[in-house]
Amino acid sequence: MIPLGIIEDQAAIREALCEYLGAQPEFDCVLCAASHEEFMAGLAGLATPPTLVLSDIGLPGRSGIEGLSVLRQVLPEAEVLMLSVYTDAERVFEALRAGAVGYLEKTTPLPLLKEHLLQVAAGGSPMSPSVARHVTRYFAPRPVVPAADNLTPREQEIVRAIEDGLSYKLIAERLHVSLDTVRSHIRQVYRKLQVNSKAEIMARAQNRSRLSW
Amino acid sequence: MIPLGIIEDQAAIREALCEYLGAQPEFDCVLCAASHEEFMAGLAGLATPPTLVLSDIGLPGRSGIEGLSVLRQVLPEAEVLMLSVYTDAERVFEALRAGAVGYLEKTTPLPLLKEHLLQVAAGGSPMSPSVARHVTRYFAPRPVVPAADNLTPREQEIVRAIEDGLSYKLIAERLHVSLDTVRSHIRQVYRKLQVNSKAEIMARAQNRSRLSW
DNA sequence: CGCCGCCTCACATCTTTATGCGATAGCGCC
DNA sequence: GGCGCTATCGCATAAAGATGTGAGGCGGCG
Repeated sequence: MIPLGIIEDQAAIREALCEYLGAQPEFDCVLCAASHEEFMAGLAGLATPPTLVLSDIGLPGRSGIEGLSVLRQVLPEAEVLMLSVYTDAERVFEALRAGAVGYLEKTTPLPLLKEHLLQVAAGGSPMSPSVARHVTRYFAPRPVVPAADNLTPREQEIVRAIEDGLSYKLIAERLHVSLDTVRSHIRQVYRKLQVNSKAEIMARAQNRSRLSW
Repeated sequence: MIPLGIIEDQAAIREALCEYLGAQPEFDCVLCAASHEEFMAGLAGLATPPTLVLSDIGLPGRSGIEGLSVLRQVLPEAEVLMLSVYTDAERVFEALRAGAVGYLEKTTPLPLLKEHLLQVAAGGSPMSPSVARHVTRYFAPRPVVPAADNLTPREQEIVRAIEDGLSYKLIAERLHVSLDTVRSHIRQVYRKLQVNSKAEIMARAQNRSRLSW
């Protein structure tokens, strides 16, 4: 029986979740809270802390995402599934970066939600399709970003790989080309961007991200 | 009615897919091929090219992933859903980078597969939970215990300098110490942070800033 | 005092990056 | 068809970075 925690501010929804999931033989609903603060406080008195947490995102006080970071330090072994009415890319990525293992729309019917929770316990990462779309777009080759300096598509891929911290060898593997080809592209990129080391490229990314993200 | 393409080498499976999906009122199965080469060839004679493609990954000849890149150049507006028995991270990410909008296990039952295809058409990105787990791990903050920086003050200065994109030589100048001293500190930092290149340090900084800024 | 952590420096060696000079092939364009 | 741009790959050299081994000085602490 999986010890389950629930964080949801709307009483009606919280109780519905708690009641339905708690009634399932697979789950033991050990802690239901209306906010992260309440949840953290409640953790103290528990014999068996939850290993699976279902959390809303739009919460009063500490948001679900901020709370998630904190929660993962206190309960590193717990897996957190986010639930939200919002499916904008911003929130999805923030949740994933904060360590959520899944992200579902709030409209998910209860029996399906139960299925998803079980999938999490089984090592899965359920995501609503519309949420997952943000993710696929993130990985997809940039659909001709016009603003990006005057780098060719290939050169942009190279830059992204550098920003990911990869070595030439790994970049070559990722792009399925030879080491010399990678060198060649990088030389070109350095000329265009007026830099002369991977480090400068990465420092650039650093500054950009502070401005835009 | 959505024009659908299918690429699958195993005849039995291909026919099952073709038959089942073709019989659905939502789809018009316009092209079924056993390989990407065959598929590309077949495209030429079509009045309405598919806008939705279901493709296997383990194909003879050009693999599903290589083929995907090519396909997306010929049919940029088509969305491709990958189907595979393999769910290793390597393949999943390659598929996503090549532009797949979704990735399903081959064991997905036909009616569910149909649902997933409709979700793609509706702008979703269905992923099997075990596939999605790779994705969430990709975004998640470095493994739960990334050695809580027990860096000495001097080591932290070194890290900051690295994050600024400086070379060893410049770091040595900034801190008024010898090159070898810088090396020495960096070696120590690498041990403590479990990394082994400047690039990884910088990628770390990158992730941190996304969370906090 | 002796041990330990921190900072410093040195030398050696191997790998990775940076950079120059080519070369071939495909594609769009006039 | 020639021209420019892109992408690919090769070779070579020099600089920078990664990694091992070792070692002296300094300050705190049991």
